[in-house]
Amino acid sequence: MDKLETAFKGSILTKSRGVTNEVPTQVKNQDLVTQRRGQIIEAAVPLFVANGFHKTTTRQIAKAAGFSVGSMYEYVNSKEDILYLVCLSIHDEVERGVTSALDHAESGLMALRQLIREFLMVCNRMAEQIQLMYQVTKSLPSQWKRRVLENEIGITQMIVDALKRIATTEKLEGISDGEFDLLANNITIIGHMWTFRRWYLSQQHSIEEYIRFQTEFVLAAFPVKMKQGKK
Amino acid sequence: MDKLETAFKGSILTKSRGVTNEVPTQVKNQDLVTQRRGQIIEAAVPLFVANGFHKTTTRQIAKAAGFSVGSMYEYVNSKEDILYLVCLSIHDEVERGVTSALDHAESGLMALRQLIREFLMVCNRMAEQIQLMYQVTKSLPSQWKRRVLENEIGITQMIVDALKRIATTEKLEGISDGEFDLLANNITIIGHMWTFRRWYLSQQHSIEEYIRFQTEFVLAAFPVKMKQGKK
DNA sequence: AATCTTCGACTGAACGCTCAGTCACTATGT
DNA sequence: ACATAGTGACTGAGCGTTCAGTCGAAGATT
Repeated sequence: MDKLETAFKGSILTKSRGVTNEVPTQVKNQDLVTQRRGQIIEAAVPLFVANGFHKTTTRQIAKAAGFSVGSMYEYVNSKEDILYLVCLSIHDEVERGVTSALDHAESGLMALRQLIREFLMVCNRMAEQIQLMYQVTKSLPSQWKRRVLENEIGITQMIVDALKRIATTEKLEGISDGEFDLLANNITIIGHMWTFRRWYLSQQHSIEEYIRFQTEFVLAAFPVKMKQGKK
Repeated sequence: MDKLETAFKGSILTKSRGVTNEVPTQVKNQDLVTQRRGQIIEAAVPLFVANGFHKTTTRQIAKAAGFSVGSMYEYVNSKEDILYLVCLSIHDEVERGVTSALDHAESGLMALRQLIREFLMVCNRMAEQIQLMYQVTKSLPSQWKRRVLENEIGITQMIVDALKRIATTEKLEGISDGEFDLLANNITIIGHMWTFRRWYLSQQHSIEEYIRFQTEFVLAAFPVKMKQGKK
């Protein structure tokens, strides 16, 4: 019989946390695959964060996940599979954070402020994982590398859409698609910068100060760009 | 962190060309050490860029450098030593680029435009190496990791100094040290972003468009009329 | 000049070890 | 009885690192 646990976890975990037809498995029971892959990911992330992908051994992961090497390889075909699952999972969590940030959207420029704040808070919370993604992407098999990079762009695209929505409600015209795109990219990497340089930046600035400064920084450019019209 | 230290950088500069007392060697002849380490670095960089640090073998490096493994280990105590030398070398090249950019400085806001342009051009030229640094820093022994991270901040500090100089010649007051710092950090990572996302960004924007947009973006935050210099 | 000695850069086969991945076997549940 | 899930000792390739030995050049000795 299905354990309660299995059903419970299975409902929480999205496809990226476990079942992907891209990553085939020996085990038939899909719920079990989902659950075990969830365990693998949960075990692997902190190990990768602490020791990096290459210095982490499959045994460490298996042990931390609570089963044997052999068993782990029933759910995964290679160590790189694990890396890919981890990347999907991190992306997923970031995306969820951004989505929920966009959900409390107010309107107008206040929404922009809020967007920036919440995005930076997500980055602050996920700092280690975001750094991991930067270090690790190159080690992925190339078809998956591509997908992970595109996922990354996907998040920026969510910001683009939000910006466009804000611009229309604010009746701001004359911003080209390209400008929206670059603006969203800037916001994204302002978040990522905090994850890379927090060790240094936080000596002088709290996350709150950082948010305040960067909000003004972005807002200074936002209306200005439109009044200027085309470059 | 001091301006003194920035001026002092010259000594590190020569060290990173090969000879560092931090990295001891078996070989007596210092000139030879410098030369051979240069060869090692030149051989290692493209390999690291193409395959990553962990997937590159010491044999590959030795072969590409033109001598045997054993000989290489006369000039270096471990594979991580090589990584450290590579990091110093890359930092050095970036710093040289930035320095020369600051040398043709004009004055006023035009100088700021030029600073941004030249820095972004340096990033564009050094894209692969900059990416490598991001991926690799974590793999360094911790005392060297620290030093490499501080070097990175050092470059941002050069931009801070330049900004301050510009602000004083422009009689711009009321900008706090913290704001200069964050502004310089933003410029830095705007450059780094191009290295990470060039594969995507360059589909829509040439480097020139990117520079133009980012220049306006940064200048918008510099609280005065900069519109006259629009190029 | 001819021979011997010392020196130090250079070599690459060999060593010891790690670790991803396998497989013959056991346990469990239906 | 059968299918499915789980185990962990085992394998072998690949790695960083070492070290006994080579070689040519530069003194030193005859």
